[in-house]
Amino acid sequence: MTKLRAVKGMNDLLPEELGRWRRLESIFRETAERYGFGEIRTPLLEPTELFVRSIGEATDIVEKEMYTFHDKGEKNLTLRPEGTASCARAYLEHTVGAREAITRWYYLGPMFRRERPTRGRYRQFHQAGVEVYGDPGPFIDAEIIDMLVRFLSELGIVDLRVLLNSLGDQETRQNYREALIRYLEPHRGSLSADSQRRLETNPLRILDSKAPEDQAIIEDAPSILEHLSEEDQAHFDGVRRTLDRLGTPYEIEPRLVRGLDYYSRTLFEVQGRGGELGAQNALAGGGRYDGMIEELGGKATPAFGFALGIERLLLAMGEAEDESRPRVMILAANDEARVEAVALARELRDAGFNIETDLRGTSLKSQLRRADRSGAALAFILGDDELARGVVQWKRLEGEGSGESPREGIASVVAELLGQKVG
RNA sequence: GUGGCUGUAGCUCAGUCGGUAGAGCACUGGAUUGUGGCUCCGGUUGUCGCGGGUUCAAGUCCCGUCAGUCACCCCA
Repeated sequence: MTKLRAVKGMNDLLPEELGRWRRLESIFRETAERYGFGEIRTPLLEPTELFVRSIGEATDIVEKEMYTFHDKGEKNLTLRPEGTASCARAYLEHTVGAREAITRWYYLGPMFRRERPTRGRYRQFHQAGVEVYGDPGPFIDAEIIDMLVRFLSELGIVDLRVLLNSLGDQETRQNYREALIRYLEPHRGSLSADSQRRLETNPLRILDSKAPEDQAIIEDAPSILEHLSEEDQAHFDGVRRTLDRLGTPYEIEPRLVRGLDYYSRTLFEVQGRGGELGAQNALAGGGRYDGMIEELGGKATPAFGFALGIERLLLAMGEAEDESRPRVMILAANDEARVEAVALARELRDAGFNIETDLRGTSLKSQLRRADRSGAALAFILGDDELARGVVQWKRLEGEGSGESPREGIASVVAELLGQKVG
């Protein structure tokens, strides 16, 4: 209908839906802060190089999903496709590691990936996440995974699976990679086209493939868990022991790989099972990336974190009703009364109440109908009669009840009326 | 990037065999000279996504295109 539309995959969020967003965001902030995290905000735009080096050249994100452009022909910039790289960059840029042994950051905001949009997946989407620097684990890994699960349950999302795996350290992964290639090479011809390509670029990703022709081959592939070094194994056991002690349920999934290159050792994903989610059931994912800071030019610093998709959480939450806060709608019968309505509204707002007016000049019937549907608790009515007698007429909009009160000191009447409703 | 489905009023949708467009909701006026929810009566709202073709005639048939949506891939 209209020619000017929002860009594909990028959505406006109207006040009706933002109630749920704000509730989710504030619970996330509260949870993160209870766990000792401080908020960080980084730019939406970063040098392209940052993502190429941290996320990995052969990943889907870097290969085909980034919004990249030249800034006046000079710098090559990219809209951030995820949050971890920017945090790592900021951690280095402000030499945070030199000032404190352990750093706990959380973030919240829009990310951008140029994919074909579908249910639960958009080109501008929103993530919340946390990063911990300076703790090699394994106990912190479990603490943070547990924090995520508790946050989700506070939102009412309890129908979920926590998938857990270990990718080992660099050396383990190199050994496993070779073993995997040795195993896959004879089957090369039977693999899907994508997987054949990944055999060269990123063989571990083949484990993640959902192509039917790959399934039987993957089924019998060697498991990375059998290639863990002694240290890797001790780390993995530490994570599991702590989760067991906390009673946080998880499932070992040796084929969990995920599409980012930077992970080492602990890797996990939380999947929702609600029907609203469609095929996009990955609610959150994360793990350990001990090599990233060094890769970006810092000194070796252990790191752990996760990110969750806000749109998907909202889908998994279903339609929770918005708690409508008590409000008063002020109506007026004529222009003279409308002048007074504005003055009355300001007075009550100054007293701390949420007030809305209806000053259009339609019939009182129409104004009342709108007040009723607005979810307001009270309607105040001003007309010639009320003005002459120095009173305000009030009506309860939920249930019965009406009356009038002196215009003087009306604020305490509002408090009483709303208080009665709540109490 | 690939495939399916859908584009008609602000929203949800109907529109027969091709004959120049409708319902419900919403909004609004009235029944009730200034009083909500229920009911009744009236009123406003259209680039039928866009472009082309066939036809005396296209919302309807054909082609193209754009958009939305779902799924694949992958991820949050």
